Amino acid sequence: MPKSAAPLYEQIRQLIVAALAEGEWRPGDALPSEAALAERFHASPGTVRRALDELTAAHVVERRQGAGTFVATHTAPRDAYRFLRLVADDGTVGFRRELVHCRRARASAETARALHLRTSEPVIEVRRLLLRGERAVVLDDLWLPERHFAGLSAEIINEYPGTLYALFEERYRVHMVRAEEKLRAVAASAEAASLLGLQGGAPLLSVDRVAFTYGDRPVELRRGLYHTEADHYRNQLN
Amino acid sequence: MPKSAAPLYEQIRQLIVAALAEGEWRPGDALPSEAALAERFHASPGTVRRALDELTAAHVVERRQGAGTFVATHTAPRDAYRFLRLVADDGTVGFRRELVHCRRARASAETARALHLRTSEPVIEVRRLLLRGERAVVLDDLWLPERHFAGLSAEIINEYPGTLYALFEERYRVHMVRAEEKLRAVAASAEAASLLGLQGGAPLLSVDRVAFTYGDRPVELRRGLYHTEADHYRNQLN
DNA sequence: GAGTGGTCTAGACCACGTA
DNA sequence: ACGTGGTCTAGACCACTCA
Repeated sequence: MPKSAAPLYEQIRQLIVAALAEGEWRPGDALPSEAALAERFHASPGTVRRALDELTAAHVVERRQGAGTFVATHTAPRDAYRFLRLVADDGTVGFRRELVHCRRARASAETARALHLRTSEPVIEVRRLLLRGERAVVLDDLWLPERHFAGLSAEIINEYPGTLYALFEERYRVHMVRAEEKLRAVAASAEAASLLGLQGGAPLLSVDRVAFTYGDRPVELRRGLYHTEADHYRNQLN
Repeated sequence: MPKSAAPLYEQIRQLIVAALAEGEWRPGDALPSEAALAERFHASPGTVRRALDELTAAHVVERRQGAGTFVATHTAPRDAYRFLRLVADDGTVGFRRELVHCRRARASAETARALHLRTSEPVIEVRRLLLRGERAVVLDDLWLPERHFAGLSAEIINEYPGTLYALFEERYRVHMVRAEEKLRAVAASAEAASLLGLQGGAPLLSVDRVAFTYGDRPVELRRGLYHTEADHYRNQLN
């Protein structure tokens, strides 16, 4: 029917994302049924279905036959480590977490650029370790815009039982949809080596990540240093 | 209509892949029209379309509106570097290639396992460099089962103008569909350092790849060592 | 049993590429 | 002008979940 540029299913997809960005449905909630959405958007069920197909492929929503369509969440055990590609060579899974610090700071030029902030805008800086047994495997540094994560503190992080992304979702209503990573091999700095219990200069996998919430708004910059002696970063190429 | 386990569109998808594996259509060829396929598989056009949707998403086929549906190829410039995730920090693209050797060998236990061969089955071993300007950025070692790549030689590789995957496709009718990679940071061995013009112990990104052809049959094992001083490996997380 | 998503069909009309 | 894929609709029937 519409002569406009984008096909109807694409417009509907965007309208659903906009509603998610505004918080009309929260992670874990059920969306209206396909028939109800079709009525709301004045489209046929098949067209709505196509929009939901794409959102399902992008892990924005999740369908459960017989039950409904639900907003994707990082709270569910299934999706807890969706963005962590590091796996042990022997298949072991799961890490113990240890917070190093959580403090207020000002955005560096690099952070500001990545997160679309003004330079020296307030950010929250988090550093933590991921450990297996007594060995530290990952050193993560995070930068978060304070305007989205006001009040985040070491206490809050330490008290929360789930992953950081689950915490961000539950407490700050910021749901991470996708991320872009840039990987490099680097030599461990003295500081990183000491935190990871290695010798300076040891090879580390550096993973720079920018994570995006609904509408492709960048809301987290993260730099991970992975000690890949008994672990590897797995990737699928299509 | 069928009560069998898999939905009809999935069965059709598999039948199309089987036909591709048997060489009924070669990379670059046009498939029959959706209507013709519907008739062939005794299904409705919508069902065939769904099968083609999935094959399109997997980059197995490519649709061109008004023209038809074509078997995906590594020959086309668009897809030449589909599996190379390494990009220069400044956006520069493209490498010069330099063959180090191409020789017959026997599969190691590791190679045999990755490629589903018997240990010490004949394989072809290729080593090459990728360079930008005068700087070597990548050292690649490849292992290929001789039974799929009989006669591959340094001459053949050096004479062929396109990528290795395009060569494999044109000359050996082996089309790479997808790949799995495992990444690590490692210290450069003396040999690798010398080939890449670095000092021993320099941090390198090690990329182990197994590439699969139609029907998930592994046909290439590759170990790349990437010098990531002015380049990075980019990845999208969904 | 009522309601949900999953599959499959049938057909209309449009946009595009080729010649 | 023709044939191709792209969009959109309408409806039937099935499989599953949950009260």
